[in-house]
Amino acid sequence: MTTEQTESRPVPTLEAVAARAGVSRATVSRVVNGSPKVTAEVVAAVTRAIADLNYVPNRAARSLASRRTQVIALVVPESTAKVFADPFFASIVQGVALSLADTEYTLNMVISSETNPDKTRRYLMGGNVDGALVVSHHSGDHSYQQLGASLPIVFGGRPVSDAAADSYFVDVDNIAGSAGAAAHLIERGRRNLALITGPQDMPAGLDRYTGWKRTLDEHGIDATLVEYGDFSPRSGMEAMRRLLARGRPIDGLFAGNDQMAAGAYSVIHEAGLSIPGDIAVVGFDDDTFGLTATPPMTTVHQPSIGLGEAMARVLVRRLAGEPVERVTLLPTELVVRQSS
Amino acid sequence: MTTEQTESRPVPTLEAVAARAGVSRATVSRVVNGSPKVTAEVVAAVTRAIADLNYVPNRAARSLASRRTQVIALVVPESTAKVFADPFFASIVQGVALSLADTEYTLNMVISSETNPDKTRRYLMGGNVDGALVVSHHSGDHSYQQLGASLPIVFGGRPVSDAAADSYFVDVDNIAGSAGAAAHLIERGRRNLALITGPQDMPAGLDRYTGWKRTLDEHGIDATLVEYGDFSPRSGMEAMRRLLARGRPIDGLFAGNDQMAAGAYSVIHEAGLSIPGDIAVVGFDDDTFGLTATPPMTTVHQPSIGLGEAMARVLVRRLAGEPVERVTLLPTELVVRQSS
DNA sequence: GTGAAAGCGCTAACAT
DNA sequence: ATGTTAGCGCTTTCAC
Repeated sequence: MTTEQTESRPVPTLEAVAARAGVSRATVSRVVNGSPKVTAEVVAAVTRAIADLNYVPNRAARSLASRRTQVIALVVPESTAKVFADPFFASIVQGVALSLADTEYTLNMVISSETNPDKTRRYLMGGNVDGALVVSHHSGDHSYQQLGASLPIVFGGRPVSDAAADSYFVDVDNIAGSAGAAAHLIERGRRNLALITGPQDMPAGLDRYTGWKRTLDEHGIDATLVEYGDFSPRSGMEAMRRLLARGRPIDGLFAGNDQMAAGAYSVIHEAGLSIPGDIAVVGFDDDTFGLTATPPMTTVHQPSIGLGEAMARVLVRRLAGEPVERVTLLPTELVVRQSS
Repeated sequence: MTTEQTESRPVPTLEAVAARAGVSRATVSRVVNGSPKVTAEVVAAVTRAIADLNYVPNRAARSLASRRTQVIALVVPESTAKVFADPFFASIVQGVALSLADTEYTLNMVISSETNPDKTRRYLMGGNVDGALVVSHHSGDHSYQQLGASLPIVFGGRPVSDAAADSYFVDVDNIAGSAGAAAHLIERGRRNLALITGPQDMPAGLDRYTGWKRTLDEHGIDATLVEYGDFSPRSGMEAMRRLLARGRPIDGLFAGNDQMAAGAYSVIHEAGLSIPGDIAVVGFDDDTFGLTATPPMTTVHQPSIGLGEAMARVLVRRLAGEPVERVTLLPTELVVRQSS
């Protein structure tokens, strides 16, 4: 029943370093924290002592005394965690983690259960973290919005409502991205264009529809061949079936993400149609679904790792007191492969 | 330059709760920690005070006083982080996070850079975490092995060398899984079997080869049609090309993971061969690559989320001082779809 | 530039 | 069953 005792080499304290270096604890603290007003000699002595003793500062003590935790929370709604398989999300985590690895901050992954959101809220508000990163996947759920008043928060994905205009967020420029996809299909000579878009209560779904619609309108092309999915491959299959069932000619398809496009692929193939011969297909995300599809998918690349990196960067700068823009929009890029 | 000041409602301390409830701080501490020896009335009073004040314990102070951090580190080698796109790994993180969400432990994601592994080592040894979870993807890199002597660690994936026999680890039963895949192809009447396996310096690659070889030998089937990949789709493509180039008949293929199998798919199709008509294909992992492939892939399902959960569970139990088996092998399951 | 001293908010003996 | 009393290891005024 006893907790494992595994301490081999006792962890030295700042006091031990001070003794060894022949200075006070205050001085060691200054050296550790890179204070400028310490003699070079003393710095050297302390540094040596630290190395000799293999000293590592105790975070808890440091945090307690300085009232800073050096911890950044990455909040992931449980529902998002459940679809963690989405490469887009995994990349964000990766970007955040890599970006934070270069800082003094530690990354705390928090799964906020939908059934008990207060647990997370309390944790965040309990002075346990210096700031938080909130990702809600393709949704713009800013239910943690209110916390923004008492804790620096940076959101991944723009908020659904504009009421949240005072929040900080990083997002991909979805409108420009889908507009580019539409323009590409048009350039390819396709005129009977169909769209499988995501839920219209999610910014990503909404914005990608907007960019598409806008571009088709500009070219005087009909934009009513639209079906909705939920970003999953299965929903893409179903949407494609509905699209074909309408009986109208289709020679170009844009899907709100690669997963849905991949789903559409199988239905198109089942129907005996070819890609891009009969239907040119463009996806969005540039994830592994598009890359491994047959034929390789033309898609709108979004910097998902960059998104995570940007979120972390923005938060760290906020925490450093530097001025930061509230909105950071990352550019997309059309990756032309063989499906269009 | 000043750090953001965002405190709205000052965070109450234990002392404030004690005052409000009319008891000592020690009693409040007991209630907070669920000590059994406190009168029901007092518990009620303190609980009320806590609710009224919206009190949240300060982790740093608690940790400093109790010498426990309530933090578990999830260590991810940078190289693994870079291939975060691998759904297998993302699932492990998910499993760990979900599993830990039900405990008092906090999850700390640590990216250990290969260039500066000491930073991670120091962090782990600095008394900043109560235990660590180390995943090295399909590799059995136990370079943190030594730390196991001074910090409770649970590894994901079995160690490469048996020298690490005293470490705790959780793994998938790769041998049984690949043996099942081989048996399945044989049952399907296939006799000209080929294998695309992973690197033989990684346990996952090694064990999956072992199970395959063993089964083929038992059936007196030639097991020399083997090529190696690195678990990436691209390497699967290349391996498949080499396999076909040998000019020997192939009617059954087993790949070390779905990603390589997906790569093989495209080469098989390019060659004008059909799946499973000409070549029956079985993958391993049961990730989205296999699910979205055309035709849907028969594959060996491995409980990747379960792996993460098991790792967390084993560590938490170790930390609780409960006896735990050093080796936890999770069963796999053959998922028969349309590629075989 | 450096040291002394006073906590940061909590837990854990020890008393009672 | 509850209160008293020391710290946990560090930062941070404030003197010197």
